[in-house]
Amino acid sequence: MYGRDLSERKKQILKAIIDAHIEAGEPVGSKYLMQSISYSSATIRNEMAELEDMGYLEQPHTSAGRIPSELGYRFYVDSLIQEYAMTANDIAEINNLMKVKMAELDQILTAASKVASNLTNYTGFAIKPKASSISITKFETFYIDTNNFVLVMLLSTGAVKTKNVRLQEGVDADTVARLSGVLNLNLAGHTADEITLPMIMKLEAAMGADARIVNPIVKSIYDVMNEIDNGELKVSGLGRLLQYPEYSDKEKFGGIISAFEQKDELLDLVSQNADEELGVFIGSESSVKVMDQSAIIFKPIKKNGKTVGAVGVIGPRRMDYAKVLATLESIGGNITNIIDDGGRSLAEKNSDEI
Amino acid sequence: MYGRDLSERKKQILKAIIDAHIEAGEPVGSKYLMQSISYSSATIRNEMAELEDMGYLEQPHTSAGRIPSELGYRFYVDSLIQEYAMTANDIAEINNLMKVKMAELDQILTAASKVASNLTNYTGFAIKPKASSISITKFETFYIDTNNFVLVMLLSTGAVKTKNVRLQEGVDADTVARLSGVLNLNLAGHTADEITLPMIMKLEAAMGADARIVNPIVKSIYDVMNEIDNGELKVSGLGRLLQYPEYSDKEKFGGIISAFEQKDELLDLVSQNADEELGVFIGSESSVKVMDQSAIIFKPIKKNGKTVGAVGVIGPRRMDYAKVLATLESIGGNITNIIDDGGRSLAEKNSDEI
DNA sequence: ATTTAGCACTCAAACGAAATAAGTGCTAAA
DNA sequence: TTTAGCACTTATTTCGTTTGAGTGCTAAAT
Repeated sequence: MYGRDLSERKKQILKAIIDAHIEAGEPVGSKYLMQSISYSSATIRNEMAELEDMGYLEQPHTSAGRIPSELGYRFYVDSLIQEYAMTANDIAEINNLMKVKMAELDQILTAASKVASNLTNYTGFAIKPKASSISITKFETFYIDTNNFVLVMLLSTGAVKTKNVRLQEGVDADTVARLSGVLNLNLAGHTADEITLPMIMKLEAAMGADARIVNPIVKSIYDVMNEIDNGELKVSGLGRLLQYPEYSDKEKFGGIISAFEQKDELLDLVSQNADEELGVFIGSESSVKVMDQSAIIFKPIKKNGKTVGAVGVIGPRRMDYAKVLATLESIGGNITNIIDDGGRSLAEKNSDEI
Repeated sequence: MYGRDLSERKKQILKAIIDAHIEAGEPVGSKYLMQSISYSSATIRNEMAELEDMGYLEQPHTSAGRIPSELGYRFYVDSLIQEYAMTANDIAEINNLMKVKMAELDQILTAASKVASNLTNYTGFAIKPKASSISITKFETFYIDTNNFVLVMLLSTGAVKTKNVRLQEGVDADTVARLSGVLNLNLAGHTADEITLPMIMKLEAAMGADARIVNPIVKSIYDVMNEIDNGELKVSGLGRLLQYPEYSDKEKFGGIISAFEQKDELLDLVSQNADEELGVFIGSESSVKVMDQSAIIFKPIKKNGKTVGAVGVIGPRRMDYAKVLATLESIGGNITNIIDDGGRSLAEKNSDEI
């Protein structure tokens, strides 16, 4: 593996270069490094030349200083970071911002993306990943009038989804009520893939004279599952990126914006890495083409051990990794505590409880 | 009123200038205008000087051409536009894009904002305005287990909202079922303002031994109403603005982004003008500070005569008003047809119907 | 064998003068 | 009233020059 071939001094210099570059955003030269490294500029230059040969550094042009390469950042993230000690202030801010009422996962995630953005000063995002094996645990119907009712579905993730159903031929409240029983009996616990034609036939048989309402309902159920499969993406603090010179190029920034608007690539990236403890993608490591000058870091959120979302940050490659990692770690832990069914002690402080 | 004091020739020149400026985004000079105006450049210059005196034109610097002032655009919008004839292509595209399944207003609006952006090539947005007089028409409860139930609320707007309620002390299914009856009896049809302490006492009395669950439920109801009051904003095609040179300035674009992220100002603007047939705000006409170089155009969406949302477009002041107005008019009409209860013929084609 | 001082070299960025070009206002003739 | 013509203004472009940060390499010092 990389990294093992580096002398202590090289590591020290590499770290100093990356720190300085994260701070200032500009190539860093040997002279500047003499502040923190007690060797002459010439010695440092020699080391830098070697680090460049080894692939840890890059030179934008011959008379500029060096900037870390992707490999350099990777090494930095993997081995140079000491667990970032969050300041009391930061912790206070997290607790403060997270106190917002969090009834539903959606809202939690949205809030979390804001917190992440505020604390790190990069762009924050929250994701509900594509998840294809969701089933509906329980059905309930909700009669409105003879032409309308609402289908309420409790998902295996714990979320509740509703769907308005409008009928052209009227039904009565009884039929609607009966429907929920039939649905629970036949469809509860199954994923979309598992719903087969024979099952639908059985539903129709069970509804007897009212069989005609079965078809559109099955369609509604498919819709709900589809919607969930498609994932969701919330972005906060998009504008923050503008403060970093690497995004002053119109093309670059436009690319980022449309990546957020398309959202598929990002969703895929997270979905594919939903089981990692933490996702860190620097430059072209991520599959998102337009992000080759950016870094994406995210922390999956688990509920009872199952990944139900992720909170992350997007910023320039020269991101303050230590800070971001620690922040996401903390936010993620907080959320997991809140939503985990075991997490009563925290959840009790929230509003929807007695 | 402005505009009455303009000779036909002045109008012609003013319109030509605005058209050219919308097209190219640059100041337009007298020489260029000779293409479309059959007078000499000198004559045109004289007219331009007068139009500038009258406030319809501006000059970025003394040796540049003229650009339309806010007043100029305003005049253009109010009186120079002939009803924009949409091309067959455009109409086809609208129909095509709108065919997406539209179960709920939220989804309709999101889709509409995309369509608006695609068709006009500016940034599109959709809004559910702040609306403080919403009441809950009907309550239903949905028992999950002894510690959890879901409160389903049918709003006066026709939307359905759900809220998870978690109880520390268990209740049984009966109590939960009884609760919905009590809520319907006492709270249905009232707005948040109208819910008074005596009413809450009455609820508690009606629940007898289970009075302790009333309080958090009332709180949940407030939450729902609040959420609605706060409005919602969806933005599409944000990146499109980058193609217009007036947004290449970082500050400008950053301002727009944060206006979208704050969203209050925009929501207020729409809410305050929800009853207009069409909102057109050019530059500083809008109350949104950061938009003083932009134009905001939106069309309120009405359901049974009541405004339930709006679809609009944001772009540079030199926006192609004719096209945008026609596009929004058409999209708005379409949506109103779909969601209006009278609009069965269209709605029938949609999925949630038999 | 390392480290360092010194120096020639490179190249992006900053600077500045000059050229360019677009457009104007005004005057005087048509 | 319109237009041709011209002197004038000013942002933008161009291009050569300077500047300065930073390098690589060599030779001396440790």
